Amino acid sequence: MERLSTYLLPTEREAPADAEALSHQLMVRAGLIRQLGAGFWSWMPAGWRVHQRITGIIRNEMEAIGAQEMLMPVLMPSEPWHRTGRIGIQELFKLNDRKGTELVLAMTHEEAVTTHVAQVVRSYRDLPLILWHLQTKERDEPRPRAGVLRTREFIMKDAYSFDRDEAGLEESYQKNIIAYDRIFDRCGIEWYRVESDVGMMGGSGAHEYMAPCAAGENEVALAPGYAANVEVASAEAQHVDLPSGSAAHTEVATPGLTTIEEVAASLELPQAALLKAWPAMVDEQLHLVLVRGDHRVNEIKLANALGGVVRQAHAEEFETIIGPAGFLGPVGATVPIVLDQTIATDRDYVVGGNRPDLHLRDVNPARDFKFKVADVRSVEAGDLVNGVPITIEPAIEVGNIFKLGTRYSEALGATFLDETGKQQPIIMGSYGIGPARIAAAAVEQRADENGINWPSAIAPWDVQIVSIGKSGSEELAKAEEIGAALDADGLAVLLDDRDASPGEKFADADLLGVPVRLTVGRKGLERGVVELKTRDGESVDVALEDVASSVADIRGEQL
RNA sequence: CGGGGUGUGGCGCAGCUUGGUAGCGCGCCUGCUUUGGGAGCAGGAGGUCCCGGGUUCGAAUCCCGGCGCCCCGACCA
Repeated sequence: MERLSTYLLPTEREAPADAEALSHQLMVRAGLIRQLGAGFWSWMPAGWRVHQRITGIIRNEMEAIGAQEMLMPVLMPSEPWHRTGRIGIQELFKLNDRKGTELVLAMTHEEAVTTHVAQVVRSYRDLPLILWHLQTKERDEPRPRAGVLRTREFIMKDAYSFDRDEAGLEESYQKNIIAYDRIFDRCGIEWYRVESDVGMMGGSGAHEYMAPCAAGENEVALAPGYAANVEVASAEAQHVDLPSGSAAHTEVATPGLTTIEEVAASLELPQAALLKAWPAMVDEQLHLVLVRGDHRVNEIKLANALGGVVRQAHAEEFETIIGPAGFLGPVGATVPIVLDQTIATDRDYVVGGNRPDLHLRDVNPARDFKFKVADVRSVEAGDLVNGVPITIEPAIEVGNIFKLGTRYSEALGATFLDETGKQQPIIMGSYGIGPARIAAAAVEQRADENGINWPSAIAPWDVQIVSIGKSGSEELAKAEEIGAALDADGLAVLLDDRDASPGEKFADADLLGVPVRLTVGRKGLERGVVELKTRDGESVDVALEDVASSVADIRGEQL
């Protein structure tokens, strides 16, 4: 049992003026975290209790799937990072020791764990393996933000699977899905497992675990039975009626009209009747990407569709080859054209004329230019999946799982001998969870105007006892007695034994968000009762002899 | 990396325009009173006004340079 009179819980009435996100404000106000610099946060004693409970759940579930916990250093030689090519990552902290040897601060531990596996795994008999640890990660983030949501140093649970073939990887992947689903359920947050981008890692599949909330940095497209990061989401576009059957396209003067909005307004057409031309460099090769006027190009989907590195082309790279910015179009363009699959190739559209102040109307893709079709647009709220409109919500990424393949094992020589004596690269997967983000997500999702409302499993304490009465009073003695009894029952108990006013104690209790509150005061004791209140419910009087069983009942409902 | 903002006791802020030796609320300490939703009275402690340079008799305030922090966007293996 902890006593607030001697516990370091620095609560504040007002949030730091520059704190924007709700979780940032409340976690600071409740005395859980304190800032040391941009992206550097300390966990105060009560906050660390939350973190510890989250990592306890993680450990429990990782053990349940047979994963083996270990510990690898943060500071490590740079050599394996050169071998995997990740030494060039901007976010990687690099430094030199006194001899001038280059070292790095690990941002994840693929290089470290794969180096070990390369040394000690020789045979197919040594596989499969799932290794994991809880360790600090260092990342030179360009913009840390929102308290512990995006920091330059944080603790991550990272696991790595090692298998002999794709079927083994699939099995390891499924095991981790089982563990992850249970971890996020037990932590009491709302979450989705969504399809995500495999990106430059080139793996064969990836999912992210997303906790929806206002402070989220990611966007998730949702429909019944469907959840995907908007980076990769695919959906049926909202229908628009478009003309067809023109004999040929015609020129239309559009002086000074360089945006879709301006051209559509001027011609009194919906934006969807225009084609937006987006000049792209794909592996430094100029392309022209066309999406419907009311849509946006999705660079990640474009890169995935074309299999190259994508960036928007600069004006000087396309102006002499295609036409002036604001009037780009496909007709007469001599570069490869990518047509978003939403565009009806047999309909007539308005496009840029590739000359200043000129657009073309009644342009029919099938008739007027050559193209390749691909799904390269970002989905919009209201698009359809299985006939149902999608919504798009902000969310925090609290975990990710990734089929890595052989990228690291090949670079670092992690191989095994199969039954025929043939050397094969190990097939890897990686699996991450940010405990701090789980805590922040729980705050974001469940807080009310009075403060935090922790899910039972990750609350800093199970029960907070508020004693109305100063030191030496009968009320405090009784509160101590009740606290000791609950403590003996295995509950984590916080006793507010401070010589403060009742109002202040209640306000601090609401702010801290412990799920069950017991109030021990003279009024109640005269009737032989204490008040039991859940953080988000009404209070009830409980006879002194029934306190333990009542608390147990409520915790049974909460868990 | 672009854009915007901000830096004054622990927290929130005023003072800066028009230079004159720093103030308010909360918190903190002591005493007395008070105890079921952020108590009252009295007394008190605590500030290199982010840093460096300049102007001036005199700088929190004006000028120059730097740094920190926050927000939006880009980025986020």
